[in-house]
Amino acid sequence: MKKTVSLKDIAAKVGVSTALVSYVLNGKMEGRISKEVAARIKAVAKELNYSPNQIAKSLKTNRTHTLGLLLADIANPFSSQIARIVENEANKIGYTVIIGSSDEQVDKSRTLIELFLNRQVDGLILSLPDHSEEIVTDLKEREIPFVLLDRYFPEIPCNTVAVDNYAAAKIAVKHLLDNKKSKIGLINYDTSLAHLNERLRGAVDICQGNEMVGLVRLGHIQEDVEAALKSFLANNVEAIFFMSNLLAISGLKYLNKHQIAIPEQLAVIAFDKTDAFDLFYTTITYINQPLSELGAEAVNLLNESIKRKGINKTVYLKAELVKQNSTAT
Amino acid sequence: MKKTVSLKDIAAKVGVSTALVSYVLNGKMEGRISKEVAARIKAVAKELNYSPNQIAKSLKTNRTHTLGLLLADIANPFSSQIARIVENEANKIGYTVIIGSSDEQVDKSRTLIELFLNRQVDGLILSLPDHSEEIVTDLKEREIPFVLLDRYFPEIPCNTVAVDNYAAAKIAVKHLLDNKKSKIGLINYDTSLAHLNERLRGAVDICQGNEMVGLVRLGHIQEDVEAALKSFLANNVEAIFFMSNLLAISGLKYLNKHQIAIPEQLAVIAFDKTDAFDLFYTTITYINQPLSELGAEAVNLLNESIKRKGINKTVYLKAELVKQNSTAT
DNA sequence: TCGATTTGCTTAAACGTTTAAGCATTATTT
DNA sequence: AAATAATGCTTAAACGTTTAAGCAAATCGA
Repeated sequence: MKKTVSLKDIAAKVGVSTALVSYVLNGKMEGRISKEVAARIKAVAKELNYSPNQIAKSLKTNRTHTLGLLLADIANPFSSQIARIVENEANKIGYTVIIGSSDEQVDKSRTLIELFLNRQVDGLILSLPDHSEEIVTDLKEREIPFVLLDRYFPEIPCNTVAVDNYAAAKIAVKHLLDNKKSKIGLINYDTSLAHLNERLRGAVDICQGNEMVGLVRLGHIQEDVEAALKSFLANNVEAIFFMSNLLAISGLKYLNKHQIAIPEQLAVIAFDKTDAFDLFYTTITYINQPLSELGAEAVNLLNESIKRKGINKTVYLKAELVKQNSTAT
Repeated sequence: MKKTVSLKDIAAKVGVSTALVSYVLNGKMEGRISKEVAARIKAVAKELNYSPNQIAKSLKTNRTHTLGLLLADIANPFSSQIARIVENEANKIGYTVIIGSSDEQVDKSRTLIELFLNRQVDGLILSLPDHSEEIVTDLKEREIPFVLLDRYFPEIPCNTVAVDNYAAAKIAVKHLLDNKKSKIGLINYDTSLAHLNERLRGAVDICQGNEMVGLVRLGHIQEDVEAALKSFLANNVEAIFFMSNLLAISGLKYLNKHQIAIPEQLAVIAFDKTDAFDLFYTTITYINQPLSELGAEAVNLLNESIKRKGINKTVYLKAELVKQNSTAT
C-alpha cells in the first residue's frame, strides 16, 4: 500500500501543528480558529485525500464504534436476516458490526466474545446457545455493555430484546382451536432455552384440559422430525404446530414427499417463517416475528448502554399471526 | 467497563519492563530470557486475566487481521452462504471479517470500501455491482490488497475467484438438449455483469443453429419474471433455464401458483440453488456452485496478496450439474 | 587472566490520534 | 494606561503496544 496520509502530513503542508489540524477536522474549538487557516487545512486535507486512521483514534478515545454480533447459527435464515437488520441499524448511528456464529456451542460463544472484546468492540449483541448463563453473568460482572437478542435468560436480569413467545404461541394455538382442530401435535426442540419453552408453555396453557395435545421434543435432525410426524399422523392428529422455522422446513419436506394434503388432511402452523415457504404447494400460516423492530431495539438499547453504563431494560415485542391456507377450514 | 489490564500492569507486578513482558507473551527472543522470569510473567498475565489490546497492536504493526467483505446483496442466500464460508475460512487463519452489503449500488460500495479502509482492514473481498470498474482500477492504483469474488471484470486484470460460468451454462443447456428439449427459454437479468453474460454466452453457444432459444432480460422484479414466463408458455417453450437463484425462485412461485406441471409440461433448470427449492413440489435440477471452494480460494488468495504485494491471479472453478426431477423425461 | 561473547534485561522511540494546558498577541474594559 | 479578556495557535503527554538499540553482568575462549 502507498504511504497513507496522516495529520502530520497536513500539518506540515499547511505549516501548523497537528493539534490544530485535528481540531479543525473534528469541528472542535469552533470560533477559536481563524476562518482562513481552517479553510486551508480543510482544503489540504481534501487535496491529499486524507482519511483518519480509526485505529489510532480508537486507541486514544477508547471507542471503536464497532459492535460484536453473536448469532446462534448464521445458516438459519432467522439469523441472517437479523444480521442484516442489525448491521443496517448500527450503520445508521455510526457503528460497524463484526459478526460471529456460535453454531449453538457455548465454547465457541465464549471464544468469539473474547475475540470481539480483544478488538475492543464498544458493545455486544448476543443470541446465545443453551446453557450460557455463565457467559451472561460474567459479562455483567465485567460491566461490558451487551444486550441479549431473541434468546434470553429470565432468571438473569439484563438488557434483553425478544419476542413475547408465550403470547405468540397462545395466538397460534388459539387459531387452530378456532378452526376446530382439537387434536394438536406440537413439535419443539429438546432444550432448556427459555424462548422455546415459553412457546411451549403458551401452547399448552391455552389448550388446558380441553384438547389432545401431543408433544415431541427433538434434537436438530431431519430424522427426528420425520419420526415425530409419522407418529402424529398415525394417531390422527389434525394440526401440527412447528415451534421454529427450521422444524417447519424439515416437516414440510416430509409432508411434501409423502403427499400429505395440507390443510385437508392436516393443518400446519409455524412459529417464524422462511422464504422457502413460498415454494411449498400451499401457503403456510405462521407467527410473524417483528425482525426489524427486534434488530432496531437491540441496537438502540445497546447504544444507550454504551453511553450510560448500568442500564437494565427488557423489551418484549408482540408477534402476530399471518393466516394462510395451511390452516384453512 | 472495569479498568482493563495492560502490559504495564503485568510489568509493575512482576517488577520488569513492559518490553520484557511483550517479548515473553509473544514468544520472541526465546532463549534470551530466563525461564523463571518468563514463567512469572506468564503466571501473572494469566492471574490478571490479561488480554492484549488489538487496537494498540494494530497501530504499531499496521496489521489489523481484519478483512472487509463486500457483498452484492446480503438478502440473497448466495451472499449469506458466501459470508458464512468466508468468515469461517478467515477465522481459521486468524482473521476477523467485517461485512457490508452494497445492495447492488455503486455508491454504497464505494462508501463501504472507504469505511473498511478507515478501519484499516488488511484486505478486501469484493462482489461488486454493475458498473464498478472504476472502483477496481482505483484500488489497484492505491495498491490495496483485494480479490474479486463471483463477480469479475475480465478487462481489468486483478485477483479474481469465480466460477467458470461459460462452461457451466453449456453443461446446463447440454443437459436440456440431451433430454430432447429444443425450444428453450432463457431468463436472465438485463445487466453488463460479466458472470451473468458469460452464462448467456455459454447457453447460446451450445445451441448454435439447431434450437430455438428465446431470451428475456429482466430487471429485478417479480412481475418481469411472470411476464416472461407467460410469454414463453404461450409460445410452447419446452424448458426454462433460470440464470440465477433469485430468478428461479420468482419463476417457481409463478409456476406453482399457475399449476404448471414440472417436468411434464415444462422442464426447469436453475443456475445456483436455494434451500427453498426443497419445498417445491418436485426436485429442481440445478448448477451447483462450489461455494466452499470459492470462499476458501478467495480468502487464501487475499492472504497471499496481503503477505506479498503485487500478486495477480485468476482462479476459475468448475460448477457441476445436479440432475433432479424437474428436467426428467 | 583478560578480551570477547553470551545472557538477561532496560530504555526509549514510534504508530496516529486527542486534548488539557500554556503562551503570545490583540482587543476590550476600567 | 494598566488590567483583563478573548483570540489563535503550540506543546506535550497520553492511549497500549512493538522493537531496535544499548548496557551490565556472567560466561567463555585463549
